[in-house]
Amino acid sequence: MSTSFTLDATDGMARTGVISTPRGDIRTPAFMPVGTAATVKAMMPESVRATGADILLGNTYHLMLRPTAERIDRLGGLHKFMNWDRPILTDSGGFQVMSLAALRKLTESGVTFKSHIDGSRHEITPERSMEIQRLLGSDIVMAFDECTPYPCTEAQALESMRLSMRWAQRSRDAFGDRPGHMLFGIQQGSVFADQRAESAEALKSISFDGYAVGGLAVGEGQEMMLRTLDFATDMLPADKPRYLMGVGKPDDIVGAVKRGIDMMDCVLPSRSGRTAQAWTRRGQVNMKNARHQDDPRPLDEDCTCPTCRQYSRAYLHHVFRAQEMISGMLLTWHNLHYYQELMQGLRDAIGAGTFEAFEARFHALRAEGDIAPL
RNA sequence: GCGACUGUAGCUCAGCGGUAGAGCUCUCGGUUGUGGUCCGAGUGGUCGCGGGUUCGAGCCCCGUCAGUCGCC
Repeated sequence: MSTSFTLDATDGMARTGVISTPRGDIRTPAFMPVGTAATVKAMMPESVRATGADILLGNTYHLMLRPTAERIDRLGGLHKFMNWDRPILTDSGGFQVMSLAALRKLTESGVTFKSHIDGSRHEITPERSMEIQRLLGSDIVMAFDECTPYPCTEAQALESMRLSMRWAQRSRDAFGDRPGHMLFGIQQGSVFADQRAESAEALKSISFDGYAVGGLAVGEGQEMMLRTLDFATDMLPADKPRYLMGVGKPDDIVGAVKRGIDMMDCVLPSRSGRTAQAWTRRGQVNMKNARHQDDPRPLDEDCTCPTCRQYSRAYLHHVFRAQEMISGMLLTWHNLHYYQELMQGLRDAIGAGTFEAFEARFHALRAEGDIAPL
């Protein structure tokens, strides 16, 4: 069985379609909840599915260190291990090495580093990253890259991008021919148009099953990110999925989809769910704020998630203050539900050719802000 | 009844001659290819009470009240 990407409709630059895989379809634009350590924190897999997620993201870096890719392979692969039988996309490990590990050393060959867990030494090369992601059983494998930091000079960005392109070729070579599995290349080049173009050309000449925009949402701010997407997205092949890595807030997502992005992932809804930050159609709400302590109303009266149907703001406030585990469970569920509802709204609007109206409503409701205190 | 020790922010404590600090709490803000994290800002004290010494006292002296422990 093989994979395919079909575009069903476009509206301006925005697109909607389906990525078909042996493990099921992925409706695009898609938001992928992040399940770093073989779990979407605070959520049961069936609950993640119930929010509307078609695909999860898992992390090479974390899983190679614990419990190790070889152990997951012996136990039947990541899907069986974590009880998620739908598609999984795995990050290549490059970003986490740079953001989490100590004593990193980057060479032409790859990256050596010390584990943030026990200090043990490890190396990831493009070849090793492909092997790990194969052992995990990943459906969508990401090429090994270096996420260029921001800010950086043009010269640094260029050097970093070209290294990632050489690694992209090695990733392609090491990945081989694996029917039913996809390999995505990652465009770099920071915020520089000429570098983004050179990177896109390099990736296209190698040929991938999908193309990611990397190196954004790393501190440049939303305006700069969207300005970069204005030119970067269109450089990537129109007939393949385009994945914006690590994004983002709801308004980032709307802005990215508007510019032709098909897939995104972000820790925000799940991490926020554990830190009392709620995301709703009306914006961001901090459930720890004292104004909720006597409020019997749901977080969002129009939301159909189990949290909003069954629990009050006062209860959410209380369990966060008391640091009860159910706090993260309830709010993560709501946040993921909201994100998936947003994606469905985007897909429907693009399909109906009403993206602009959807976007206007989206911003108008957020501008109103959260419901007034009691 | 006697002795020792202790009384400083809501809590736990530091400061021991130059007109008060920390952590937590509390009130908020932040978190974008995840370490249930971390970062940032703010509110908050007649230093148990009353005298005294000193230019100046949480800090030294006297008294007093309260608590803890020990002894009778």
